[in-house]
Amino acid sequence: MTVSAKTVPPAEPTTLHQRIRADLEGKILSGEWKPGHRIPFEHELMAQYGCARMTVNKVIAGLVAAGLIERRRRAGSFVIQPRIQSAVLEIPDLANEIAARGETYGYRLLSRRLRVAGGADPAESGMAAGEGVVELRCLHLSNGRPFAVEDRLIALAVVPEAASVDFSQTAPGSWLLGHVPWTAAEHRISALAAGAREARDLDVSKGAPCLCLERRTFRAEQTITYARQLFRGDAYNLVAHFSPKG
Amino acid sequence: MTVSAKTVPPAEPTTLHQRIRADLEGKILSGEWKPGHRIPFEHELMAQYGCARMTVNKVIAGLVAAGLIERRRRAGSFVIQPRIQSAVLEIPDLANEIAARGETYGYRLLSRRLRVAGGADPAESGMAAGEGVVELRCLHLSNGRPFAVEDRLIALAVVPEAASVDFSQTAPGSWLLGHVPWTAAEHRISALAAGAREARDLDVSKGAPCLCLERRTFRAEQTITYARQLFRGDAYNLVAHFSPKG
DNA sequence: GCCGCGCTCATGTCTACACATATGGGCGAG
DNA sequence: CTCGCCCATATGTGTAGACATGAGCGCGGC
Repeated sequence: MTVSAKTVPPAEPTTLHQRIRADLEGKILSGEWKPGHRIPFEHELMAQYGCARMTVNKVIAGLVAAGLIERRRRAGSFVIQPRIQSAVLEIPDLANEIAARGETYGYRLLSRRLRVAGGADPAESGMAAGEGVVELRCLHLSNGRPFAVEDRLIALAVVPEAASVDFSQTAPGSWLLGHVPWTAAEHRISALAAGAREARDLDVSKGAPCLCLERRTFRAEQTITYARQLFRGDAYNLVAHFSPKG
Repeated sequence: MTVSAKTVPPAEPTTLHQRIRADLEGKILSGEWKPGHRIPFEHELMAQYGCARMTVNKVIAGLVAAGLIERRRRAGSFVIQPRIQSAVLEIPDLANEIAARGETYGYRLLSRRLRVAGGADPAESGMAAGEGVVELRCLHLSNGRPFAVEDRLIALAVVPEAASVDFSQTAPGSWLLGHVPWTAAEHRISALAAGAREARDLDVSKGAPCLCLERRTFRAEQTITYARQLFRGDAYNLVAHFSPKG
């Protein structure tokens, strides 16, 4: 009997609730509805799904709680700018952090190369051998004194524009934050002793303790960038606030 | 029109919603309702607050979403066991982390004192001078070798049970995670050189780089505990994964 | 004594309605 | 033409009732 095939596609015991929520969430997370987009009014969704307003309201309230949507009376409901605060560490923008401490931020590009990723790169960089990358080495200064040295790789396959950007004025972190949407990130934090070159760059003695922050940033399984930032141990702390609820 | 006087004394711009939620949350976070406690049935709350069941339902649904409550059909709604967090993301449980790396975890209590907080404590500990605390110093071992030394203060005003717990077998972090619900935390991560005592405890040479993790954990404005964990720089990394969505 | 059917009750989901509230924009008065 | 009032509108909140679902428990049959 072929009819049996048609009787039950509801392999999904999903409630109306969950279907609406999944639909909206999908539209937002897939980027179909970009930040700032006004989602349909409650009564439109209510007509579209043939349900009561309360049901739609509950769904949207959930999305607000999840931080995906912002509601403005009379105006409608809008997709919110993705907020990162959820986990341990947001992606820090060094310039902002320094400014927030009342110090003056400085930046200097030490070197910039286009090359292909290869054996010399750490495995954690996530770059496939042979992949085209921009390699940057730069220095972050606070009140004119170096406090961090950064080595960075940017995958050209994911961010081709990076090849034509001059990073002599703009720190790569700030540029990427503003130009490339990301979906996931991974931090690795460790402490190590400054090597000869790092000691020279950071103006500390060789062997001085440094905070090392390695970060990989992803967009949908692809590695966008790998950064290794080495901070003077005596000049920088990472601070993270968080709560289970937000 | 006298009727206007009767409508609402709007001294409180709080909605019924928020009042109920605040009540329940308060009972849970204050510890009045301990983990496992069955909260009143929806129809009881509905009678108690003189509102519709839907209103109570919405509140409880919110608490479920916040991870404070678990609901079981027919049985009722229960205060949930404070979640032992996904280790890397939020508050790490060292024993789990070590086990996840396939190494054997060991723990040793170095000292334990009941005393009052005082001037010698770092200001960041958040403990008020004169407040009763448990002071612990302990060692975390991986494969028999020390990799972290921990100094901890636990506020007896918030966690009186801690006075009678013998921490010689259980690490205070694990015990607290399982027994005390928390609402917020703050991490401060830095790199510093091992001092004489730390070098001895960690079996490294004096001046070796160490990763220092200071953590304050709060329950509703009160500091529950302050911990300072010093890791061997050559043996431990903090890793954090995160994404905008969770 | 043991198994299973069915009752009961608490939660899960949804509807239809009602009134409150804030605000953008239109309209009228000056 | 400009300013200010008012109203339409979209969300915010709450009510009263309905049916669905699933798990505990007792009763009755074997």
